[in-house]
Parts: sequence; C-alpha cells; structure tokens
Amino acid sequence: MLELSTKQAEIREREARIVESALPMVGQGGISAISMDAIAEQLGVTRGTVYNHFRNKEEIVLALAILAVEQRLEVFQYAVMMRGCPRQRLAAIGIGCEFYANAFPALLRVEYQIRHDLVWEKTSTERQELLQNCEGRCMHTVAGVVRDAVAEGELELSDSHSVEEIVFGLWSLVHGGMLLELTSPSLSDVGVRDARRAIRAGCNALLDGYRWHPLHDPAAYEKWIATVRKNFENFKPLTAAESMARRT
Amino acid sequence: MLELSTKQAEIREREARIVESALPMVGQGGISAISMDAIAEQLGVTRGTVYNHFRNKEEIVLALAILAVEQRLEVFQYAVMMRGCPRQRLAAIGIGCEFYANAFPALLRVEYQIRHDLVWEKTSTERQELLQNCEGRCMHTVAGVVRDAVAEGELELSDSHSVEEIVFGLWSLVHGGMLLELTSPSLSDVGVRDARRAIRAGCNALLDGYRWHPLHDPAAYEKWIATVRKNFENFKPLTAAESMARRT
DNA sequence: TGCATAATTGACATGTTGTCAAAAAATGCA
DNA sequence: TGCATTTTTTGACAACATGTCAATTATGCA
Repeated sequence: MLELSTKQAEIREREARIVESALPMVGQGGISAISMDAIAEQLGVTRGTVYNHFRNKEEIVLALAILAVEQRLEVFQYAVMMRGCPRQRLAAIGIGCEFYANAFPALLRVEYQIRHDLVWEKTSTERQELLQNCEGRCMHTVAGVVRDAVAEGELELSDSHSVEEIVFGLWSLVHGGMLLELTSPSLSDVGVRDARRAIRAGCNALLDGYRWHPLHDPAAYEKWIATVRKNFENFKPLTAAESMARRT
Repeated sequence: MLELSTKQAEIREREARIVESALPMVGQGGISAISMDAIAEQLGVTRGTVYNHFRNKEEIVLALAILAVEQRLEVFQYAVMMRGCPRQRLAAIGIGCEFYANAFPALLRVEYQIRHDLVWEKTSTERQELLQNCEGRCMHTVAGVVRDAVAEGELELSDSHSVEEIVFGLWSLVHGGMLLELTSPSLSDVGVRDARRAIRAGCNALLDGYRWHPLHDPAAYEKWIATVRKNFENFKPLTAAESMARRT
C-alpha cells in the first residue's frame, strides 16, 4: 500500500517533470529543439521510459500548451474578479495578458509554437480536445465581461458587433501584437518603441470604436491599470504538478 | 560565351526552382516538413547540389519568406494606387491582405512559420536583412497612407496615437486575426463564423476609435470594397523567378 | 515467499542532415 | 582544337535523433 502509492506517485510526478524539463527547450528553440535524449537524461531515466508517458515530441508540446492555457485561464479569472465596471474588468484582462507574458515567457512561446507543424496530425484527439476546451473557457471568460457590459448598458450590440466578434477582435489585436513584439526583430527600426503601450492604445481605440462606455480617459485608465498591476503581485501561479493533479 | 550564359542561367533558375518546390512543403507541414532529399529529387540533382545553393533548410525558408513579403508588398502597392480618400486606400490595403491570403495561402503560412524555431540562429545575416528591409517597405507603404490622412485633415495624431502605433495596431489586428483563422480549429465552436468579416469590423472600429474620418458607414464601405475586389482581379502576381532576377 | 503484472531498459532499425574528397563538367587560353 | 584550371556535381560517410520491442527488472498482491 505504501509502496504502491510511492511508485504511482513517482510516475505521476515524472509526467510533470517531463513537461517541465521540455518547457525551456521549446521556449527557446521551438518544437524541434526538444530532445527526448536530453529529457530522459535530466530525469535520470532512459528514452524508452519517456516514450512510455508520451508517444512523441508533439504530445509533450501539446501537454505544455494545455499547461500554458490553464495558466492563462487562471490569470484571466483572477483579473475578472477585480471590482470595477465591465470596461475596467476587460482592461484588467488585458493587463493580465501582459502579466502572463512577463511571468511566463516560455509558456507564451509554447502557445505560439503549438499553432504549427504537424502537431495536429501526430497527437491524440483526447489531448487536443483538452486544449480546445481550455481555450474555449478563456474566451468564455472574456465574453462574460462583454455580456455584462451589454447588460449594464455600457455597450450596444449590432449585427457587425456581436459578442463573439468583439472578443475575436480583442483577441486578435493582443495576440498579434504580442507575437510581433516577440518575433519581429525590426520593430524598433520601424518606430515602434513600446509595443505593449501600442497594444493597450489599440485596445482602447477598438473599444471606443465599438462605442463601449465609458470612453477612454487616459488619466482614469492609468490609475486603474496601476491598481490592477498591484493586484497581480499577489497572483499565485499554477504549477505543472497542480495542473496534472487537477486533471485526474 | 554561349555555354557560359547557358550554364549560369541554369544555376540561377535552379535557385528559383528549389524555392518553388519547397513552398508547398513548408506551406503544409511547417519547416520540418521540408525534405532536402525530396527537393533534390524533384530537381533531378543530388542533395549535395542543393546544399551548394543553400547552407540548410532554414536558409530556404528565409528565401521563401522574402518571396512572400515581396509579393505582399506588390499587393500593398497595387492597393495604395487606387483612387480614393486615405481611409479608403487603407481599406484597400486591408482587402489586399485578404486577397493575398486567398491567392497565396502557402506564402502566408511561410510568413508565420518564419517567426519560429532556430531560423534566426542558422541563417545568414545578409538574407535576414533582405527580409527586414522588405518588411520595412511594407510598413512604410501603410504609414504613407496614415500620413496622407493627417495631411488631409482626416486624422489627428496624439502622443498615444503616433503614425507608427496606428500602423502597428492595424498590423497586429489583421496579422493576429488571420493567424487565428488559419490555425485555430475551434474558432467556429466559439461562435466566430466568418473571421474575415470580424477582422474587417475590427479594423473599422479601430479607425473609428482613432477618430479617423470619415467614420465607418456600412453602405459606403461595402460599395468601396466591392470596387477594390474587382480591381484586384487584374493584379499580376510576382513569380519566384522574377523576384530572384530583381535581386541581381 | 512466490507469482502475475507493470515498468524499464538498451540495442536496433530507420530516416535525415550536413560534409567532403573525388569525379565530372565547364571554362579560359595558347 | 587541345590542355590546364576552375567550378560544379556527385555519392559515400559520419553524426545524430526518433520510435520500437523483446528481454530484463521491479512491483503488487495473495
């Protein structure tokens, strides 16, 4: 009984350790930088054992992506709990995205890496669904705030401004902007010094364009995001082990 | 003399053929789907010869990316020539992006693929600079329209709305949105049926948010983009061979 | 303790990349 | 044209990584 739990715990824990040791690799050099050899060596086992947990590299990356999106979801939910009007809470999610990018740069890269290559062909449907479910919950969190805004009369929907399209617009802007910041070496050559600031400005302009009230007020906004940033100092990250345990 | 030019032409032409035959591979399965063997076989030479042209796979991908951005630049310049007020010409560039994505899906994928992996470590600085220069010219084309709008009094700049930040905002939104459309299998699950429409709506809202006049008028907009789309039917694509030749 | 089951190992087959000396072809020159 | 020189091409080779699997070892349970 004691032996059993010891062994089982070891195996369970190893799954998290595999994923953890793959993270810096994929974070730095992409999927192809993952080395099964290196992972095995780091864990003190042979490659065969690693393959016992994950059928291939891609499966590991997918597991990492799930971890990433779970962490992001955690951040979003933390942001959305803050007290403020819907537009403020939406801004908090935006600041949450920045916080996430700062606190978990490798996870951010994984989110981008996942959208490529033959990952989708080589991985199991179950894990893929796990990821999609998680992404869906992220979007749902944002959509909830948009719906609150409508309910409270801050925002009026139209046929070209559905809740989903608004969420998609914000998502695209933040996602695209951060990707450019991360991967475009020539950004500052082109005159964009502070990509984050530009993304925030873009989001505010976008919301103003949707006529989401109260319209952007620089002073009030700066004050609010300072509060939000302060709040995020108390955010408790999700560990790989916790995330694994949660799924069982 | 005749022999010389024959041989040299063959080599020059082969460079384009290598790039062309790599395009569908990377377009489908990412960088790792490029097979030097397959390329060599398609050209009827051995691998060694291919390595004589490009030091490694990544260099080929980079060459493809240059081709892609050159094609995009061609599209942008075509769009920007259309007769209309600055906001209309900017919309034409947006439609140009859609046209580009439809007409050259593999090139679009290359543009995304390039932003990953160890491409930047393994490739030559010269080719990297070629790409950055080309990207810069793309952004410059867009920035020109923004500056026109300012000159004509359609748009007022502020310290949070510089020309560069506006271009970056639009770029992020379109880039991010198209990437999501391309790679997010769960988009329609989440309620986004027509990503392109959502991107257009987002761009219009963004410009309205920047208070770029004339503000969005659905009827006029639809009419204008119909004209633009019609115009694009006469667009003449740039071939790989032309692009190569141009660089010499 | 001993047997059944599960986990681990490491050698192996396969495939791909990038290198390089030798062979072949092209070029230039007398 | 014939020959020497330079360039291009070739194919064999080393290095390396992946994924498989039969044999070995460890564990769980009666």
